[in-house]
Amino acid sequence: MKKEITIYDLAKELNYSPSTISRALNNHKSISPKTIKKVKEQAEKMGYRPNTLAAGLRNNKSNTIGISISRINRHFLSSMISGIEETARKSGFNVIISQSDDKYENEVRNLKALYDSRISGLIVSLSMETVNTDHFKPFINQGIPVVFVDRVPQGFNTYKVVIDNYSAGYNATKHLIDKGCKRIAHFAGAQHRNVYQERKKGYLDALREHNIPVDEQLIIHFKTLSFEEGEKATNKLLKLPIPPDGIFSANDTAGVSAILCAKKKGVKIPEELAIIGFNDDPISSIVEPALSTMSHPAMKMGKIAAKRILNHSYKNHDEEVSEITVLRTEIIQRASSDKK
Amino acid sequence: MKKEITIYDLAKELNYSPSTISRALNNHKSISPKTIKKVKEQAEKMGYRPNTLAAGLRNNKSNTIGISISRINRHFLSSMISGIEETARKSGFNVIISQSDDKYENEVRNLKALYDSRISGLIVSLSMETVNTDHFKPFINQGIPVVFVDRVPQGFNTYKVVIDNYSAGYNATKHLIDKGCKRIAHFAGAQHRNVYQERKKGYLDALREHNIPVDEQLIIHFKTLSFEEGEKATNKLLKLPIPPDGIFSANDTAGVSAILCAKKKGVKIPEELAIIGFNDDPISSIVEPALSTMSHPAMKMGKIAAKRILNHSYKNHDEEVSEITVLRTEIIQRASSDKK
DNA sequence: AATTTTAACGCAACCGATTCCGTTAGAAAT
DNA sequence: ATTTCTAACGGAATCGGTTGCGTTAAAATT
Repeated sequence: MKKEITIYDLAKELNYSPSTISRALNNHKSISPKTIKKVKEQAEKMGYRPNTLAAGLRNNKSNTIGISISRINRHFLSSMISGIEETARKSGFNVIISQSDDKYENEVRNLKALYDSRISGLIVSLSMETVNTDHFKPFINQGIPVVFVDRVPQGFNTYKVVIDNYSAGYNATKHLIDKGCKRIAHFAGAQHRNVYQERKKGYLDALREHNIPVDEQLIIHFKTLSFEEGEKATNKLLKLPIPPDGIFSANDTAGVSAILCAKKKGVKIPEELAIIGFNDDPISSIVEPALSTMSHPAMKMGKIAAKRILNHSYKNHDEEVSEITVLRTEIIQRASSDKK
Repeated sequence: MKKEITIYDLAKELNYSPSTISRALNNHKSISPKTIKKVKEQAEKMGYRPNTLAAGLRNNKSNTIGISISRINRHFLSSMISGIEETARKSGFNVIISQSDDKYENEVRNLKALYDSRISGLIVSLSMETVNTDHFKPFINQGIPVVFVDRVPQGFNTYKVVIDNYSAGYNATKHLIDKGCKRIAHFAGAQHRNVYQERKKGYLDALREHNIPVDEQLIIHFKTLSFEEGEKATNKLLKLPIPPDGIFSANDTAGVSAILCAKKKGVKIPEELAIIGFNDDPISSIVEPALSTMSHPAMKMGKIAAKRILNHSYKNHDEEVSEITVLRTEIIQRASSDKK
């Protein structure tokens, strides 16, 4: 338990005042280059390490980015975090994470804890349950930048980083139509979550524009888009008098389960049933036949989100900022929709 | 930007001293229950939130657990983090993460940053490259608990949470032997990493104990156990004059690539080639035939690691502690090894 | 030469909670 | 009635940087 070196120790050693040491370490312009060099060398020599807590207390911020997501161990989210962490660390920011497990009340609790930790910025992908967004207001009121990623609320004046879910849904459906599908089912997610709502809208419009009647029987509303739900839905669809010849699933997990389930029943994929998913999860390239899907630039979204925070902290602006970044997605065609 | 409420504001409001407020909020024994109640109610009423930075500065610790891992977007690691975060948050601890990308120098840099952040404890799974472990000494010297998980160093006197890799390797290999395999190959990981070294040892001993000659040609040393490496290795093995009839891969990624690669070449799995992997990654249950594997209690390991830190901080002990927790793993048999 | 400017640095008050020492009033003990 | 004890609380220093406001001496300007 050796004692820590502080700027006071450096000051005493070099016959400077603590203020000068502090400024020198921060490359303040009113300190001569010679002095800065001397101070930094001495700091290195004595093994000084800055006390971020003290600085944070004084400045009332912590150079820390808080993250609130549903679960870390989902490929999309862990990739996003990976992107956040990478760019944050380059600027000397720490990243602290919290999981809501898709529960609203957990999200509220976690945000409170993050708020208490004086995070410099917040990156959020909403829990599945969240409808009310009052718990974000304290951050806004304090001028702490909030970036919503992927699952964003409606009408909240902050940064947002998203993909064009509508177009993606439209294109995924159109892809199946182009492949000759006439009866296309949709695995829809919770409709109060923008991403699933928009994907569904894209699906519906694609059908309409190609003069394919919308059959409500073919639209299955999921709660969590899990594997188990996917199996049930697939079974239900296959039992229909006229089963579908295509499925657009709002995520890959359910899409993969559809492939496995249909195969088990002897349904030929893609000939009798073409399937396309969403997210480009690792499992989608492993399943057989491989699942066509929509790319989802998770890591890139994380990097952009982090940059918004860093930029905001750097510029130290007070005005409310509303900036929406929309990223491109592409169809990744694999065997599950490769017919004709 | 409304002003923050501090304990001084509460003190003024209630005609107490800040000391009393502080003690009341922390349930100090020398404060009467009535006062505690009054203080807490007023705190709630005025929207007081504790300033963790100030407390951290005073106590020289942050109630934060630091994590150093290779990459977040790997299923095993994100599950582990998930476990850490869950138990840490229950005790009011934050979790900050850093990724080394399996590079030694990144690990060193990240640890320095974590050290500067005054983390209360550190949880580490070593990077693939790390051999020298001097960068952990500052933590030990400062009495900051360090918990190594999964990829642990040798001979470091701290907490460790691991599985019995030797037995797991032994059992995986024995499983193939029991299934009738006579020529079993091994996809081995970097041998300076305990986990891979021990799995290989288990493999070797299993062969010896069952009087199967060890053929060095069948032991492929990987650098990162990636999909691409797996393909190469599989191709190499299949070109052998007498190809193997079993593969024990030290991870699932390489194991899955072996399945796909062998299938492409018309090799029948498991009849002609039985395969078992390691980790129980999601892809292993999706691939066809599904990959047998060894379970790896990632989330549980994370929870235990976090508990070690919490316990340590709580008890505030000074003596060095060395405590090794070894968790059980089990064979998960799937189609890739289900012959006879 | 007198005045203004500027570069380089010091002083001291913060930031908000914690904690070592008290202090005080009332209860308990003698 | 006097002393001892204890419960309940207050004072003030402390943690380590940061920063607005000086100050000083040298350089630049007139």
